[in-house]
Amino acid sequence: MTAKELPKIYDPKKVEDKIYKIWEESGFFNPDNLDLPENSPSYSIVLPPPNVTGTLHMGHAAMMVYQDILIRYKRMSGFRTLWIPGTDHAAIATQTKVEKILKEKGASRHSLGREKFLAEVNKFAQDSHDTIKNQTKKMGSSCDWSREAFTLDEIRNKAVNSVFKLMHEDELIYRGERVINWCPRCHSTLADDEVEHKNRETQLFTFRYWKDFPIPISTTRPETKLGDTAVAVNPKDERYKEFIGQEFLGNFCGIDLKIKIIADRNVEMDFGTGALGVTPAHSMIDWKMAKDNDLNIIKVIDEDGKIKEGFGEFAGLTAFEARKLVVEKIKQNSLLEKEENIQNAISVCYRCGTSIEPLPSLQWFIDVNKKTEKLNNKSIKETCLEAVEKGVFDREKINIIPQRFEKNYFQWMNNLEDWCISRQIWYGHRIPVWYKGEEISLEDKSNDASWERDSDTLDTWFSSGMWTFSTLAQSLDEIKIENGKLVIDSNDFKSFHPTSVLETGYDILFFWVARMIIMTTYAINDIPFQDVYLHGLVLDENGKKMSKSLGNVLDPLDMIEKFGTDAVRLSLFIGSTPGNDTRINEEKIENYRNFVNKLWNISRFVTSKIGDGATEAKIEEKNLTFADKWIIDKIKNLITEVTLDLEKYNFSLAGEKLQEFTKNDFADWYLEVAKFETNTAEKNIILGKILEDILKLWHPFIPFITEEIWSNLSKEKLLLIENWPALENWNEITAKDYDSKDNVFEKTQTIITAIRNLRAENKIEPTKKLKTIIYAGDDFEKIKNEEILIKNLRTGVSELIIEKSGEKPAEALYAIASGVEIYLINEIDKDAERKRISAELENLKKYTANLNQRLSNKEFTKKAPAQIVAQEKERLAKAQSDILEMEKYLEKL
RNA sequence: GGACGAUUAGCUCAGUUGGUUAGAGCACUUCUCUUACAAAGAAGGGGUCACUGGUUCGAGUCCAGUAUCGUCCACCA
Repeated sequence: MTAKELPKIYDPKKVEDKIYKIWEESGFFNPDNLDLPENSPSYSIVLPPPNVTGTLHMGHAAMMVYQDILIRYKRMSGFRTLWIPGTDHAAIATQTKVEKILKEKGASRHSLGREKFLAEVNKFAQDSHDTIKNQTKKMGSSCDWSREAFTLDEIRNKAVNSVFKLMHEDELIYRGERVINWCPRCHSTLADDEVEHKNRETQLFTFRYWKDFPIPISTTRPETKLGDTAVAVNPKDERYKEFIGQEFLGNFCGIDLKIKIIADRNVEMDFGTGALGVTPAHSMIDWKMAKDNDLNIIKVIDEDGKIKEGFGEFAGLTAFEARKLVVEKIKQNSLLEKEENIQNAISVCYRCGTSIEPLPSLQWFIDVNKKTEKLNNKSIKETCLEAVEKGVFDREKINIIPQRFEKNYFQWMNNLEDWCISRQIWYGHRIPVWYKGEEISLEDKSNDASWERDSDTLDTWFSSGMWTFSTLAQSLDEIKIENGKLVIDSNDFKSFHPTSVLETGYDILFFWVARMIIMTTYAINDIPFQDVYLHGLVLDENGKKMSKSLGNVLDPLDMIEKFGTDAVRLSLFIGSTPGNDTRINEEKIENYRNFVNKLWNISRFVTSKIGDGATEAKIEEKNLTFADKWIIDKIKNLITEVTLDLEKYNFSLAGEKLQEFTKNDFADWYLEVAKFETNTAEKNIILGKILEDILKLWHPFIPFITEEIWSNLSKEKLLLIENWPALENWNEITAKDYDSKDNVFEKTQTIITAIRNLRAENKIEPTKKLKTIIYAGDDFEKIKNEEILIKNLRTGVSELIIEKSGEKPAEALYAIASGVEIYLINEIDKDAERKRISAELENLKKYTANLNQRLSNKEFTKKAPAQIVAQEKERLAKAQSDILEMEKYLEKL
């Protein structure tokens, strides 16, 4: 196809779906179909599975871009490259969402029953999954759909059940009673990090349990005081020292209490009265104090957030109602000493925002401190710390990028407590434990009616923690337990585990990344991934988190519709650095759309110029012009830099360098030169080769347009599987010595000499750097008359000399490219000129003073690298001669 | 209370082991319909690199402290 047939404006809508279909049908997203030598290295990424709760947002889009860049780059570099897509059932999130929908229809999960409700959820999840899959494709993600996985499908379920069983056998999983975070709305436990803290104003009440009780206490939750069994004070507190160890009996609001005075370092003397009423059943730290001091544990509030039976008139009231009543009673009995408003951080459910209620409850836990043979007699915690610190199981340490997050990881892991893995919701992996009276079975008793299965499900992170290896099994029988160990018996597992890199947002470092390290090191005695690349969050233009309630959400699909996927991709990774948040707005995307279009037009121009078959000829080095050699040097440099940047995860830098080359070096300079220079066979080859190379280099970043242009070049192979550009391709051309030997350069020397002569005659001003000089030759008269026009030709020309001698205007460009200073002949406004020159002279003098000072410093000449010293000397000499010239010029003025 | 980050042009941000007189995009000013591209091109203005010290021949870059903003963790009875 020739350039004329191609539209001036690139239309992504006509191209993207078509191209994605071609890729998919080619089968090359699947590494099995890549034509590679036996021993090719593998490269693998698992897609952090998006929740099946709806649609993708910009954060997802960003994540897919980074991963697709890596995957496409590695695929082109000859790796056996696998990117596994999937979705996460996101237990609580999904169930909450469906319950909300049901509520609008006047139903609830309880009215439907477990089976029907799960059918509803599954239907919702399926719809959501389809949307997500479609959106992922729209982003251009080159993942292998034949290996798609779901955290709740049959295969993953088998992996989950197997690991649960193994952990139970190793006594790493236990069932126990502990105060857990209970969400009365979701009716489920929450892990510690699923609880959010929000500052709210609450009332703090100070009172005594009864009249002659010696110590007043302060609390924001008077209703829980019905279950108090102790009062804790700081052991250093002089006020209460005498009471420590004593026990008091009395009646509080109609309830008999036995209160022991205990000492605990965690009690702050300055807060309230410095004495804390200990309610072991409804507070985490109180629970710990109770364990330490062997206190009774009295449960006051039930799972519905209501006061339990046995608390007189309070029974059946909600916690809030009970609080009002208790306060009323305290006032009636004139026990209240103080009532004040304080800012208090309360715990709320990260899903629904309901205040969480700490409750003692029978739950399943993973013991993170118990040493186990499977981990070489280390605990889960120790192994996970080592994995990132120095490496485990003969693997190098896991690298977290940016590295500063390693510190966060250690801090979190060091403080890790036993992980509560059971959830009282229905949607999820049901706990594989059966009960019959006191008996417990880990064997499947589904067919035996005398056994009853645990009604709870597993924390969603239990299954997503196994994501890197559970996705590498493609059938149930590839998951086995052999000699008490989990084995994934598949070729995929052998080739692709551990995965090369985990790319995700820093916000789920603890939720997910840490959980993956926990589950993988235990289950298969290996690390899940070698590198972790953490990207920042995508924020709106004001630096706020995008959220539906704020109405500041940019929908990736809308943006794709408007500007094309490639533009959206560019806007997401250029200008953002690892671990740092990035802002995005429509204008930014529009800007990159313009760049994408530029690339389109570059290719139109090049293809029209080189025509067909031109690239077959051989390059004769002696025929190369200065510009040719210059651009070859640039592209070689570019290939090296971009490759290095990609290896170092410097996506943004790579993108910027590519943009710089494409726009400034290639389009604005070389193509402009090419317009003037004769069309040699060499020039056509170079134009063609450079176009090909930049298409390849750009492909991982903007796959659609590059593939489309590639197809217009009538290539046999898809760009998708082309070889990454290598320097060797350019080795036949050595461009290094172009500035001294080349005959074109000699010509420019002549020009310079001529200019120097003119300068000596004071016909030109000596300071202003000119952008070009045009030797018009026979066209002199014509061009002279059209000076304005020429100035604005896209040649970088703003000021110019027009001389009759010389041959081709293009020589001017050689001069510029070789860094020659060229000067302007002009009628000069002497006053203005004097002013300007004086100012410049002053600047230059400052500069030389600066240099002089540095050079006269003995320490500098002694200690600075010789190279730097020489460089500075050179600069000084040049500056000095410039000053002399300028002074002379000023005099003459 | 603990940890981490940010502070560079009007705005959004780069600046990789310390080394020219600190960069880009957008915005702004001026010019140009020009045979790849007006979704374009050319030229130009604009910065005490938050502040204070220190290390160094040399600091936007390294160290210490201060201020402001932000994020996370823990606690808040």
